[in-house]
Amino acid sequence: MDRRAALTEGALAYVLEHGLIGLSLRPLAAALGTSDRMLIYHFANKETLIAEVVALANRRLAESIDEADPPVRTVGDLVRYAWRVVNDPVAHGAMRLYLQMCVLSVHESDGWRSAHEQSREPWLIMLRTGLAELAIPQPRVEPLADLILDTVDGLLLDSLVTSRPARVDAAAAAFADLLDHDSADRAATHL
Amino acid sequence: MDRRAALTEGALAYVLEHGLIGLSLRPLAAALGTSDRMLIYHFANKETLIAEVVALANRRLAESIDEADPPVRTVGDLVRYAWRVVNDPVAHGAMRLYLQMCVLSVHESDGWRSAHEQSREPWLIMLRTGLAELAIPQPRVEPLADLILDTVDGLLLDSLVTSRPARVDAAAAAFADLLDHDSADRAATHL
DNA sequence: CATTGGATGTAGCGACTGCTACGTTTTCGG
DNA sequence: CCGAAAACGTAGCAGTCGCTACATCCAATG
Repeated sequence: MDRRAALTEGALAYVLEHGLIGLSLRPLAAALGTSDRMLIYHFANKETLIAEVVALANRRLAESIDEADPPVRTVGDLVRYAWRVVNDPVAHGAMRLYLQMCVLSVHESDGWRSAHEQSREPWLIMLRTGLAELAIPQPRVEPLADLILDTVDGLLLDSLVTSRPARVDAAAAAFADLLDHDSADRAATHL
Repeated sequence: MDRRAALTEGALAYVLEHGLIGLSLRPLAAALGTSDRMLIYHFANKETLIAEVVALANRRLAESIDEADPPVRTVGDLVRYAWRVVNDPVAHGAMRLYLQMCVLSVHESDGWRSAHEQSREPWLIMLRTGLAELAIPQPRVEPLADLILDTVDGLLLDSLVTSRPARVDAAAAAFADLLDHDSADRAATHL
C-alpha cells in the first residue's frame, strides 16, 4: 500500500471540508492520525503536499465529468446538465476548492494558475465537444464554451455564498432558456 | 482630521494591493507609517478594522456605480456597460477584493456574508432599474438581473485568473449579443 | 505650573507556523 | 537471525501571529 497516496487521499478529504486557505500541517496531520513530521517526511514540504492534493482533486473532477454522458439535445441542455453536476451538494466541496484555487491564483499566481487551468480544462473540453455535436458553427464554439463555463462559475459562486438556491436556480434556468431561444431563432432564420 | 478614517483609507489602499487573505497587522501598520499597537488602539481589534475597510470599499463601489449613467438602449448594452466598468484595470483591485470576500464568506460565513451582499446590492439595483426601464416584464427582471450579475462575476473571475482578456471579452460580447437577440426575438413575436 | 488624557513606542506574551535533529521502533532482505 | 533501511515519535528551532502591559511623550486645561 502506498502510504503517500493514502495520505493524499485523506488530505483531500480534509481540505474539502476545511478549505485550502488557512491550511496548517498539524491539525491536518492529527486528522490523518499522523504528525506534521510524517507529512513533511512523505511530501518533502507543504507546497508539494498541496500540489498533490490539488492534482488528485482535478483527476477526480475530470473522471466525474467523463463518466457522465447525459442526453443533450440543445445548448440549453448543456447548461442544465453542467449546472446539475456542479450544483450537486456532494460536489460542493470540490467546487469550494475550485473557487479557492481561483482566488489563490489571483493574488499569488505562482503555481496556482496552472492548477486552476487544469480544473477548467475538462469542463471546456466537455462543452466544446457538446457544442460541436449540436452543430454550432466553429467560430461561435470557443466564445460560447467560455461564456457557459464562466457563467456557471458565477452562478456557482453566488450559490455557494448566498445559499439561496432557488434564486440561483432560476437564474441558471433563465440562462439555459436564453441559449435555447437563441439557437431556435438562428435555426429559423437559416431555413 | 479623523485619524481613524485616514487609517481606514490607507488600509483599503494596502488591502487592494496586497489582498485580504494573508493580511497581517504588522506589515500593514508599517506600510501606513504606524505600528500594530496603534491599529489595535484605533480599531480595538483586527476584525473591526477589516470590517471598516470592507465597508469603505463597498461605499466607494456604490458611488462609482451611481455616478455613471451610461446610454443604455438594450439589455446587451446593460451587460456591455457592466463589463466595461468591472473590467477597468483601475477597478481590478476592488474586484479582487470582492472575489476574496466571496471566497472568505464561503469557507467561514461569519460576518463575510453580509459584507458580500452589500457589495452585490448596488449592482443588483442598477441592473433591476435598467431592466425595468427597458420594459422587461416584471417576472423576468429578477432572474435576469441575477443572471447578468452572476455571469459578469464569472467572466471577471476568469479574467482575473487567466489574464487572457481578449478571450474573456469575446465571451462577454457573446453574452451581450445573446441578450439582444433574445429581446429582439421576443419583441418581434409580440408585434 | 501641575494635571490629565490621548497618542505612541518597546517589549513581550502565549499560541501557532513550517520544518528539522535525533533517537527509537518496525520491517524486511540476505 | 542479523543488520540495514525505512517509518515514526519527541522535542525543539526560529519565526509570525494578534494582542497587551507598561512607560513615555505631548498638547490642552484648570
